[in-house]
Amino acid sequence: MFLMKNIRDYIETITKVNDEDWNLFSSKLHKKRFPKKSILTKIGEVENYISFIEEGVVRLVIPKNDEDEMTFGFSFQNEFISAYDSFLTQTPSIYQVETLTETRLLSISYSDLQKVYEQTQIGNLIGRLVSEGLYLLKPKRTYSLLVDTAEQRYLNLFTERPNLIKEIPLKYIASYIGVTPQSLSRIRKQIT
Amino acid sequence: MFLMKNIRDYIETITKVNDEDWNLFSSKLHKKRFPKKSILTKIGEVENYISFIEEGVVRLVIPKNDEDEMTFGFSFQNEFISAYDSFLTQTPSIYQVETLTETRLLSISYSDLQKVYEQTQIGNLIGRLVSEGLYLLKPKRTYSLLVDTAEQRYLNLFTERPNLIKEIPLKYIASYIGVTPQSLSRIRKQIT
DNA sequence: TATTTCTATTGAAATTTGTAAAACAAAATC
DNA sequence: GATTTTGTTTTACAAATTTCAATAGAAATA
Repeated sequence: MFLMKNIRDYIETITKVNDEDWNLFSSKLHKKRFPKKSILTKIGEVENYISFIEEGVVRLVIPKNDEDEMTFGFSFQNEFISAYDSFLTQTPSIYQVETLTETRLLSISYSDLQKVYEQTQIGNLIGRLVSEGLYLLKPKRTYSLLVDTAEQRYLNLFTERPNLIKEIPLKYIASYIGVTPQSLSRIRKQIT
Repeated sequence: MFLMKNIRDYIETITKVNDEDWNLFSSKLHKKRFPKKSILTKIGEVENYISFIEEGVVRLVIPKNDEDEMTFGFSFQNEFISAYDSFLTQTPSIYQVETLTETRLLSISYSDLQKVYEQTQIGNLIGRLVSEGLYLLKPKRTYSLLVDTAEQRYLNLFTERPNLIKEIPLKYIASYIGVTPQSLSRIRKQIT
């Protein structure tokens, strides 16, 4: 159970969990391992899992025009990942979830999570706090897309995740920032 | 208590609430009324309320350059409104909450809401579901800012809220869409 | 290793969007 | 109702970004 340490730490930054509740929750977690470029959830599929990233980088991909795609979001080590809208509503996902690097996950299924909500003292509390935590990530992105220039968005990402630029292709970063790879190349040139 | 009907209906679309829990919750709700252009929460203030909009249109405003501002979001009748990040974290808000039309709210304070979480059976369940509901509103906006053109965003808003264009100044819609009023004017011209 | 595929960069032209200034329309205020 | 303020549209021009095309480099694969 050593690998469970991170996720318990993560949850216990939010609230204390007694051992009985923890045992029920952790018995529902499944360890999974994926090579890079694995598709975790396809467009049109209903998301069945919410997963804690033990290691790796995951991206959310959304189609644009027939040929193009956009990077809707990234998730990193010690964060939760899911096509969360699809998971919550149990309706088909409008984006794809895929790994960019080799990835280790701890996953819980929708039905198992409902059991945790029903059968533990703190299920709904944790559910609320995780949902609130995921909520808090969103406005920053919207804000940045509205008020920052592409250059500022690149610098923000570079500051927050200095390693990311080395780990994954720049074209994904370009589509996350909301510009073409050519534009990002020019932005990078101007910075140095 | 007639005015409480909408909000109970809203919450009961999510989950059944017994009368005892409902009485505790609704006893914490305060009716408020604001004329248009009222500031509900200032930048730098800690948000103390989450409110259900009985009637009206509210916008979230974020400063851009010294002079400019952007419309970060709108909220409408029968939706919850708050500087929700500030409310959750109890840290200063980075945006302002203001009414665009005359507005009627049912508000609950942070400390009262914590009591509801602690003292009712379904407090955390409702908290989770409301938070999830607010979460679900966010990705659509991010998606739209990434993959849609300004024209498509205008048409989307026009489809979803046909009355909004009549109720509030176009300049706010322009800044919500992410363009200048002049650009929106060109877009509107091209459509007709 | 050689070959193929994917990724990053650069240049020039075309398009989109923003800026600034002005005129006009609508709404609010006296 | 007249005046003032606020909001909308239009124009010409500037700036930023995309598109298209070509090339070089890096990574993956046989």
